[in-house]
Amino acid sequence: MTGSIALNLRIEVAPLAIRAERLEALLVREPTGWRLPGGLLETGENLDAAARRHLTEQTGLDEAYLEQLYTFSPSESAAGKLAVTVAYYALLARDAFPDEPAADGRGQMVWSPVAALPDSLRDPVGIVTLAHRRLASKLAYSTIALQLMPERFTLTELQAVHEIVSGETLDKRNFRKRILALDCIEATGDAARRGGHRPARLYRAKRSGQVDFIK
Amino acid sequence: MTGSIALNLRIEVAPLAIRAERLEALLVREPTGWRLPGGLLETGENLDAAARRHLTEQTGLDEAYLEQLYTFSPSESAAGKLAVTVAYYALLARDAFPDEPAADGRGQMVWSPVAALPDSLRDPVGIVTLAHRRLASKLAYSTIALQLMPERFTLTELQAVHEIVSGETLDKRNFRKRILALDCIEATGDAARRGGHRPARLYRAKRSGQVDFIK
DNA sequence: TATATTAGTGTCGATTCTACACTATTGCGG
DNA sequence: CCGCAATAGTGTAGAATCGACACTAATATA
Repeated sequence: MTGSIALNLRIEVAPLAIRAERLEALLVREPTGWRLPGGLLETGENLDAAARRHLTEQTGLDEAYLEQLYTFSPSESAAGKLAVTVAYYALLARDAFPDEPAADGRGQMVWSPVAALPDSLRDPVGIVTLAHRRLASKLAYSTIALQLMPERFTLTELQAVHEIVSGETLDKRNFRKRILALDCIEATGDAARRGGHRPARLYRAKRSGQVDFIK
Repeated sequence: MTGSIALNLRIEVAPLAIRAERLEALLVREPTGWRLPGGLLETGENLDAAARRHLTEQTGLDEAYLEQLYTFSPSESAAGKLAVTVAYYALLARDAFPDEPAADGRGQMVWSPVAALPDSLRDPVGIVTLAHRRLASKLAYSTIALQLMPERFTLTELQAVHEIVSGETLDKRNFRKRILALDCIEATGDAARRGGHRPARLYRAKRSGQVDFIK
């Protein structure tokens, strides 16, 4: 009933964030190109913890929302060895990562738009694409978009995140009605004065860090 | 970046079916009680194939709808070894399994209502409970319930399956309107005459074996 | 032939969704 | 300081969908 075999159990994490009006993934350099952060499971470590550890060690990012995506076992496993990959995705709030990834002792990193990944990661059934799809579908029935927002944000910014992830433009009034009815955000009281126009009211998540299901 | 470690990678499958107006799971005997069908991954084998193989070998059931559920790594892993379990669930059509599991050379088996599992499997975050939840939520946005139906079935039977899985009673007319509007089933032309009452029209899935997403 | 039992069918009000346009407030430049 | 450019913020009405609800139809059996 029990036993053990030579196994290559990798964990890979697709770290996603909104940058420059696009959904982007953070990649780390490997000798032959770019890859997602990840690595092996350590003895006694649990999968969620390992995903978080690899993400933090390789990118310096902490404070991400992490969720398991799927477990892959490509048929082309190395001879005599099993290759199994447990995939996660991480959502980074806009104020949880620097504008440009600083390679402070760590390997080189790059943000890549998910719509234009390097060849090695461009795959219609790959982790990043799957993560994007999962995220887009969760927009409809959860408050997951808040995980991509900074601590304080405007409704226009939140709408932009929804539009970027879903790829569809939304009506401003309908969006506001719908979001406010969810009772998941609250006005902070002050406003963002950015640019030569009327300031926008700033909101914050009511239950920050928590993803609620809707309806 | 690559390597391998002593690892206990199990696959477990929760085989689910509607029996006696309940959702039940098929369990196999182990020395200390009951467990879900499952076992280890073989070299060169892919996870889906392994799940199907263990299910077939241990229960004799083929022709199930299989879907990966989640990958678990309990913190209480045996000392020095990692315990990782990839969980699947299997949906058995009503005509794809015998009324009582025949232990033809195989170990003993039992169908257990998911609401009354043996202690060893009763777990609010366990595989069977999770599979039940996944199935119930998929009722709302897919045609997955058809995987639990025999080849030909009545609308009343299909409604009963929805009610059993979701735990909610449904309005007969609204249910029929909704299902027929999905264009996922078609009348076979003949009727089921069972008992002293008006016979029911028999339907079949239009795209049998395939689970469509709704809307 | 009467009875019991399940199959099968439509409407209406309530709710939700969707499309749609103008006023408000600021910064900046002339 | 005044006008302009730019974004914020707000309500309504028609369409579509949802949900409640009750009777007739067809068969087996006694």
